[in-house]
Amino acid sequence: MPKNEATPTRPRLLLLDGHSLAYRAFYALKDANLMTTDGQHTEAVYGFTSMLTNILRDEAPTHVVVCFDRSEPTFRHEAFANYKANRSATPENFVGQIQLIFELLDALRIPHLSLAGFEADDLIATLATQATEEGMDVLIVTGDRDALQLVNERVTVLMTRRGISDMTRFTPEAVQEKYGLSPVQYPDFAALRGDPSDNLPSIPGVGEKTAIKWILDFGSLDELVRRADEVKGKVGGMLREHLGQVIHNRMLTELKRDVVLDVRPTELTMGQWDREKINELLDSLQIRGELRERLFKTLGTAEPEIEGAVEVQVTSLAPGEVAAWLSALPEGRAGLAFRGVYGSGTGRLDGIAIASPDDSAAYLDPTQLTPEDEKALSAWLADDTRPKTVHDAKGPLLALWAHGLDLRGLTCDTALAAYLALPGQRSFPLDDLVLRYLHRELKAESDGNGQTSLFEEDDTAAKELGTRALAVRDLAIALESFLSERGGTRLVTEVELPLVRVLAEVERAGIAADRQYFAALEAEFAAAVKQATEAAHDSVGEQFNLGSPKQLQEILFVKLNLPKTGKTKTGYTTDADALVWLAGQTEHELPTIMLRHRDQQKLRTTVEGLIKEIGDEGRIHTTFNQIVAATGRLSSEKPNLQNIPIRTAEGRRIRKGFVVGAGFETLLTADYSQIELRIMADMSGDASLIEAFESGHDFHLATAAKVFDVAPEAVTGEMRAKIKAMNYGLAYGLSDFGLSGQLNIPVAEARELKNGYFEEFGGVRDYLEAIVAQARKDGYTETILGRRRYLPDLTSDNRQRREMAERMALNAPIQGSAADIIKVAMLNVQRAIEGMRSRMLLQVHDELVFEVAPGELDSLREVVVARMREAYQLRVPLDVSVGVGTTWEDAGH
DNA sequence: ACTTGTACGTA
DNA sequence: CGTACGTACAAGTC
Repeated sequence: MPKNEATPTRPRLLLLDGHSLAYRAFYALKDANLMTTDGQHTEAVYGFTSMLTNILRDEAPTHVVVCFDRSEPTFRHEAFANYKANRSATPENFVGQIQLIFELLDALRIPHLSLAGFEADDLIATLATQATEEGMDVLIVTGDRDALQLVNERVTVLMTRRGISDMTRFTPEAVQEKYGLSPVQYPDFAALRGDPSDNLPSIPGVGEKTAIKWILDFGSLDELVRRADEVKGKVGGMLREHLGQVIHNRMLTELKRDVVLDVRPTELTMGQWDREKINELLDSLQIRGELRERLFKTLGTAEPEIEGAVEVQVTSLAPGEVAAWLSALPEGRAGLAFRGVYGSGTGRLDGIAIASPDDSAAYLDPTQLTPEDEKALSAWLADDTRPKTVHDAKGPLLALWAHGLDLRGLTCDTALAAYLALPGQRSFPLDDLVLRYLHRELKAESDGNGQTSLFEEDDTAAKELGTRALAVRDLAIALESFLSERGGTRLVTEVELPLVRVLAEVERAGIAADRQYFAALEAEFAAAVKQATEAAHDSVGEQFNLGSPKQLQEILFVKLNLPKTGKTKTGYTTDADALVWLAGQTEHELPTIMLRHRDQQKLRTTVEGLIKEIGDEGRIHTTFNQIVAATGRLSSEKPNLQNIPIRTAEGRRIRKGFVVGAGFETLLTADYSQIELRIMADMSGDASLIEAFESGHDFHLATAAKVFDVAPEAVTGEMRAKIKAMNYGLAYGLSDFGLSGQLNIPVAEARELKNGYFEEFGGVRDYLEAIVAQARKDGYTETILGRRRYLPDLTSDNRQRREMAERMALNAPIQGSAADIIKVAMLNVQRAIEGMRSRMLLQVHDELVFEVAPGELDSLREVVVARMREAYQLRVPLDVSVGVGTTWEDAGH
């Protein structure tokens, strides 16, 4: 059942007075004495939530904000010393509940607002005024009658009355009916009557009746003041005596409509609410049952109709109709949506929707095409001059290729654009983005009756995909303008977008794997695991699951009563460091056996996982994820080929199973040496560090020579190791504590080392400090290509969170710039090897792996090294080292 | 069938 | 109390 009637409504802004409603809720529920088992009272937050839920449900606003008072004095206090002086102190049980309401609103992604020097009323008055000018309707919810002055044709006030559900709706007519006055006259009336709650004095003998009569008789307070001597009787005398007071009152009741705010009413949209956070919060407040259900039900239905959903016309194209439809397609960018499965370097499609620039959309089944259709579709998709936009195009591109089609002219990928706009987010579902940027709902309306005919099913699929295609088309525009405001346009159009095709080609190629070799290797590791397992069981005289940290803890610390290691959340750690330490502490052989078991088990499962991923043609096709890593790196999954062991000899044996494929000559790896440190040298401009890079010596050795002030020849292995740890630790925000742990030296010595290092490379320290300071100021860090990472926690009150954010701020520009550089290098290399048969197979953050076609080794090596070195101009040269061999291990260096 | 915690591989 | 990832497994939850 379509619930979104085509009611073309204006946007509706809901303005809530947070304190007013919270107090109302608190007093209404005071007798209920709501609190959690640990004594936190919840009357206000419960009642507020309930009121908010009902209002959202009943009013279905498109925009919403909750305004709060501040504790700082306002301009009214300055104008009137006694303003609100008789307000009693905040009730004890109310304390802390406003903070809880803030947390709730954050989880609901409902904006809230307060400003020092102003009351919530003034913010509301300002926003209501601005919103009306923007053509919005406004609904104000408050318990403060001063808000009645804001009522007009576009602005309605919901005034709380009794309890938490009883409210009066004030339109201009309702104000007139209740008070006999127009909203504009209301503050005049309020000034005359006085207001005990605001400590506005009244005139003795003058109550509501007289006040209204005077306003009606004279038309306005101004007029009354001017002709005060016309008022007869005793009250007339009182009026004249209190004229100054009344005028003062009038100044205070006037709400300020021109507060300078840093948001505009149109920006006050509800974000995607966070179900997990809400549940967590309600759990902690021990609020469950009816209210929780009502809240989620309201959220579930309230978010859809943020904007009247457009009725989409999707034409299902029958075989034979495609060519004609495409030829009639107007110029301009089309949105595309695909249905199918993608992965492992290939894919399959069973539905394509194309949204035309003119709001129509068509759906077609790519497996049901006439030869003419096929030809037209193929030509249109591959036409570089027909601009297109897709959400997350890499998968569809692989599927299109598998169908013998291509896709050109991609001018926007909305998933990529969203990734650059919100780099901290880990996934970018189209429906979430559409809601966030277009305020439109994408979810398929389920019709409840499970029975659908085949025809209807088809129809639904067409409509759904067509709707997505249209959404993608519109979302692209919204995201592009969002990004251009933030300087992200070049990064997306010149790097990320063209990289999609490169990654698709890399994934499609895959890397050849030696199945027999892997099988034998796995058997070997498995045998070692078995051996270690038996040794462990014998050693303790008991069977236990070696894979269970919990059971191992029991054995180590209870049964064997070995010394305790560091704590984890749930007990004592049994990680490798701890086992090594234990092995040194005791005579018992178990820790050593466990280490061997862990080691071999890890290798075994790694190999096992790889075998599972070998395709029929003997190659492994990973999937590179371009939109998950917050720093801009790629990630690799199914399988992850970016974490294949290399550090140990046994681990490296796995690399021998990655081999050159049939028809190719060898593998070639090319990697950047110390790219992150070079970026640090460049960004910091530290002369000494730059010099170390230019010295021609091994970098860690050169820096060690400088720190310890000895000749490069005199640097010992220990000195180099210490400085190497420093060098690498720097970009991670390594602490003295961390460094001491890393090098197994006392904290004091680590501090010494660090100080010594910075004595030599002071520019690095200044740079790292400056990054954090700048990020705190801007709210984000930036890489050399302008890739941002937002770090709101830099100003957190929570030390742990703040320091975490500081380390992220330190690392993000460095790691991210390295990611930028290798992405540029990949694009340039790919362009340069277009005419060759050799191909790119993998990216491992600072390394590229290629499969070399016969006779192309020398030219490929030259091209790869040159393009990688030239990818970006730093103050120090980018150094690229190359290795060649028939396996990944042999090609390493 | 799902999430959480622990552990561990890479850059 | 070192950044960025993905995966496996156990154990707890639904």
